[in-house]
Amino acid sequence: MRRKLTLKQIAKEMDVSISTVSKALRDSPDIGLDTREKIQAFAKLYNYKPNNIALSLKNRKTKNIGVIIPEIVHHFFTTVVSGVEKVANKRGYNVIVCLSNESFDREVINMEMLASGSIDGFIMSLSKETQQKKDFHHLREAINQGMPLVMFDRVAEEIYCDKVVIDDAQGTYRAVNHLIDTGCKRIALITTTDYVSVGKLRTEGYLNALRDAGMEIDENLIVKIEDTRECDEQIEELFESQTFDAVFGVNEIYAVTAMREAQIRGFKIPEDISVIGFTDGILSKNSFPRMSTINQHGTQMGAIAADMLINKLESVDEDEYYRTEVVKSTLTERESTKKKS
Amino acid sequence: MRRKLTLKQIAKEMDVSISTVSKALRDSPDIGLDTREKIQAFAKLYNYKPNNIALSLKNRKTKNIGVIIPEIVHHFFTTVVSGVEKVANKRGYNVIVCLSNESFDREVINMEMLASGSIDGFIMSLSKETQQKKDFHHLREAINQGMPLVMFDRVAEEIYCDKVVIDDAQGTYRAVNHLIDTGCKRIALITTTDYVSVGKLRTEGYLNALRDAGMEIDENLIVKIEDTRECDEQIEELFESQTFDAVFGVNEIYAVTAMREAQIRGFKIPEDISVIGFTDGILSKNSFPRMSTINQHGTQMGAIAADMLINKLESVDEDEYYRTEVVKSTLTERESTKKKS
DNA sequence: CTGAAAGCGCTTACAG
DNA sequence: CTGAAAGCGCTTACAG
Repeated sequence: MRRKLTLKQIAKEMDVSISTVSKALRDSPDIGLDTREKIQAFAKLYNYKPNNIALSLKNRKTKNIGVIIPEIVHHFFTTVVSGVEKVANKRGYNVIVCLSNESFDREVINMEMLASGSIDGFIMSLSKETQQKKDFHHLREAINQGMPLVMFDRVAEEIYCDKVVIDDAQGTYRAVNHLIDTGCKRIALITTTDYVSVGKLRTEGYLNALRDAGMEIDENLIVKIEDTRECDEQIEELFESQTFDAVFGVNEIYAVTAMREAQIRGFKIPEDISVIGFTDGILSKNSFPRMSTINQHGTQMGAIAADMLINKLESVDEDEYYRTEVVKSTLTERESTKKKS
Repeated sequence: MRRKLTLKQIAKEMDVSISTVSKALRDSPDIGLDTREKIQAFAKLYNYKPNNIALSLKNRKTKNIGVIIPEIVHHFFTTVVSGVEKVANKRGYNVIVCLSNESFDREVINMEMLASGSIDGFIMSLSKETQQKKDFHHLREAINQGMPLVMFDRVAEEIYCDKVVIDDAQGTYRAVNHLIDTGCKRIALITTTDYVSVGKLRTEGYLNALRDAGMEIDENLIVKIEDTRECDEQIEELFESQTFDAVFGVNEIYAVTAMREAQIRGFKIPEDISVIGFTDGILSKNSFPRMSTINQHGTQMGAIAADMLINKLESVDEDEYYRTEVVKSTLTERESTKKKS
């Protein structure tokens, strides 16, 4: 096992000073052409790679960006990470992914860990618990330390920073409208509790769509799920106690679960019951029938977030000007919705 | 924006030397109790956190581990990462995730980037392209530099390092046997091309199961998919040209696609056609009917990989002894298979 | 054209 | 009990 080659070793080997080697490798005109070439050849031969850690310490920047997401086993977040990766890599940055597992404490710990020198800036989406507690001191601290932060999807209004979100309310509005246009009369909503920011917005979109269409709002058709692990029972109960001809699910799992529950009870989709879910992921594409969805464009959100962050990192002037970019969702019609005849 | 606090600043503030501050903060008995307490109080008050980068440079270890996976938008890899995260965090390590996007070049670039000081060791699964090319120089290089490496799932026999795999052939064998026990006579196989190591092993398991049961092997029932994006057409063609009463899919997507194709053609599952998939992910749990699968225990694989790596990192003696841990897959029976009457 | 020195933020063996 | 010095691997302003 040979240790990694350092400038010092090269210097010794070639009998010059460390500074000369350093400059030669950066192709500085300071150094005579022939020494430069000799050193470069040597470095290449022995596959010299500068030590990132030393560079980070010297330059006070790491070229790493930290991403904190609530869960990685969740298709949407995964698409966002892949968008971040793509542009980060292209612009010469590495991505460090940490998971909060929906826990406030883990979120704080991860942020502190990363903030202690490992990264140049954050991209993150809040954990459920953080949204519930409304305790954002760790975000403030990061910002105060001069660490740029961009939030996506689950954001906090209270924090001033760049953000990228989707038109949750409007997207839902359009989807519910699509159901109405298609002839549905009683539209059930399966959503999250209100403290999840996006759940709340989507619920609003649903309510507005019904109101604008002059349809009555039946609270019995709205089920708010606290814990996804219990969504099966709550959805079963909805089917047990109510009748309706359409379901809007605030995420894939809810929508697909509703679809299965309907099929178990012998309903035909979309003839008897139409279904739309928010977030276009693998479940929607691979369900039977394939499910109509609101496409959340996670990769694009990630790409935008990364660009925003890197732009801020590389901008010279320190403007305290924050943007929030809203990505437009789109409706993908597949087989779970159809004009009722 | 206040800059991060450093030892130097504390030293100046408190009118002592940097070394004294350093030692006081590590609670060294070298330093007088009262100075120690005073310094600690000050550090706490101003929320001092040592700079990770400086520590890394000094200690020649980063407490970061690098994970390279082919794709993040893939449930199995995602579960592995979450397993790695869990034990890494518990043992005081951070996780840097990079994606190869199934590309050899990206894999090499990412490895070189990470190997230049950012991490202490690798956990990785090979990209398809790498498996095809059989070019593993970048792995050798990492190992030669003294960078421990543990491979999982898509591993290379040619490389000597710790590995964690699943009993691909045996797991498939058991699953196909389950289909046979259950009364299936003609079992189709949807698999990948042979250069994908796990695909090949699973195909072997299938062949062995049929042979051991004295059943004839019909090449027409075996479809090898090169590119997942084209799996729809190839599976459609299988249904078009052949008759069979069971399908084994080498991954979730293939199995679930087969299931949908069957349902479109009016087959009942499992009455007319039984289906099993390898890898127990969200698709299987949320399909209709819920799909029987071979559970690949990704989280556990990730946890084992992380433990192996960290053990190696923290062991004093440099034994050149490599283990390959094989995780036992388990069959989860759900609704897509049933004893034929 | 080349090199010695200072410094990024930390630790630790060694003097005093 | 406290501090000056050397060093981790690099860069860069400054002498010569």
